[in-house]
Amino acid sequence: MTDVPDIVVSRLPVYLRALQYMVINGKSTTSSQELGEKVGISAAQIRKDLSQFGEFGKQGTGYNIPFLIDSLLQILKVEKVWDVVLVGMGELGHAILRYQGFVNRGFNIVACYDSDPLKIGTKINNYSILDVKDLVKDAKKAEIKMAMLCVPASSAQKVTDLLVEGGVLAILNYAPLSLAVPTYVRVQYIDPVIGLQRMAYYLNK
Amino acid sequence: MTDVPDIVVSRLPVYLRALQYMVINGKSTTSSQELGEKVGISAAQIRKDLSQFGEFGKQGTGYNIPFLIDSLLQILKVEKVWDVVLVGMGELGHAILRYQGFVNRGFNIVACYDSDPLKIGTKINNYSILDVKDLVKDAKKAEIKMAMLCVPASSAQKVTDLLVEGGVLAILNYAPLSLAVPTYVRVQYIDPVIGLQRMAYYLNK
DNA sequence: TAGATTGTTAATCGATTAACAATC
DNA sequence: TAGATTGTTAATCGATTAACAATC
Repeated sequence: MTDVPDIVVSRLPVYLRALQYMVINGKSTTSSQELGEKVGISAAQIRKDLSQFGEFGKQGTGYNIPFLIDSLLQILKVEKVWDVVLVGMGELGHAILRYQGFVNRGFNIVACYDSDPLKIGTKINNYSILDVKDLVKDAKKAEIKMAMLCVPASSAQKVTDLLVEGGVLAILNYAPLSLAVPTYVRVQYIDPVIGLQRMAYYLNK
Repeated sequence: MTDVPDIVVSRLPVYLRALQYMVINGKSTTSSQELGEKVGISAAQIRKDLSQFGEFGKQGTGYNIPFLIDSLLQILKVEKVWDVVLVGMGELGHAILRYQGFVNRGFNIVACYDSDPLKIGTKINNYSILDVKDLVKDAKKAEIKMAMLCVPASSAQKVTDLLVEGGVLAILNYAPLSLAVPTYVRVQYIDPVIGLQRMAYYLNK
């Protein structure tokens, strides 16, 4: 289990999501072949990926889905729920807060922040919008490790620096720019336009 | 220009975004070194990527930013605006419709659809919510090539099939599951939980 | 037992990096 | 001219695939 490539790690949540979907549909067993077809990845790749972490299947019969799900939850460390803070309560921040499809997948928003005095103190969905000035202090105190960043591009780096100062180690960044962080901090980027532009390349004008 | 690897294509929008940000900050020239630091990619990689499409720099002085931006817009085919349809007007669909940071990056939402009779016909931001029953017909007629999919997981595959039938070739999928599409159709996935789970792997419990 | 499917090894394939001549 | 930086080549590195013995 020494130093699994990140590209392998990046596929595990996709496997997990497909397996959980299978359970909902009443399946209890699958094969690397079948799972591969669902997620668009080769069967050999799936077996190779899983083999990084142990042996989860049986020759001849494949994988017990609940067992594999449980194993993946453990590997990804999402068998319990992580506390996450949300920074930036614009249109997008609001939508994320109201969405709440996170908890049963391992994450719970515990607080939300903004810098706008008109927003601070107002309530959304049982959350009081807090002052970003308290972010560092609060994050340290509650030992928050994860954050979602929904502020405008113009203040994203500044807020990122605060998150890092507060001890946050993983940032889901919705602001449309690349962030500078220390090597020990992870960032995942969500910019729908990047995806659209990437696909536009393949279209004919 | 024969068959550029998709991994190269996937980085171009990131370069573009960083370059456009530089322009806003009044810069007119950059180097592969400087751009690389901004986006967290090696200088050699950037030069190699760009070399797939031509020569855009000058030895000794680097790249003229407006020229490189223009070149990337052409390469990615986003120098004009693509019409996009939005399907699924729940919480998320609403937020996307209200957001509208798409147009100046190459995309414009031209219509939105839902299947809920209570929603069909209502207005949001000058958009009338249309009946998903008309999706195939409308998409064909308007020659829509791109769609954003914000329906629940349970109906995502069904709606995807409609999009494909309507001639859509690129789908930005917000539903938390893998979609089955013909090989000539592209899908980009946006599931924040996948990003969070991927980062959770590296955290200590 | 026969068929199915795993986990793993070796081979192949592709992507990244280092280095440098060319040249602005 | 000297310094800087490109575009490109070759070397390195890493990821994917094919194949198969093991075994349920």
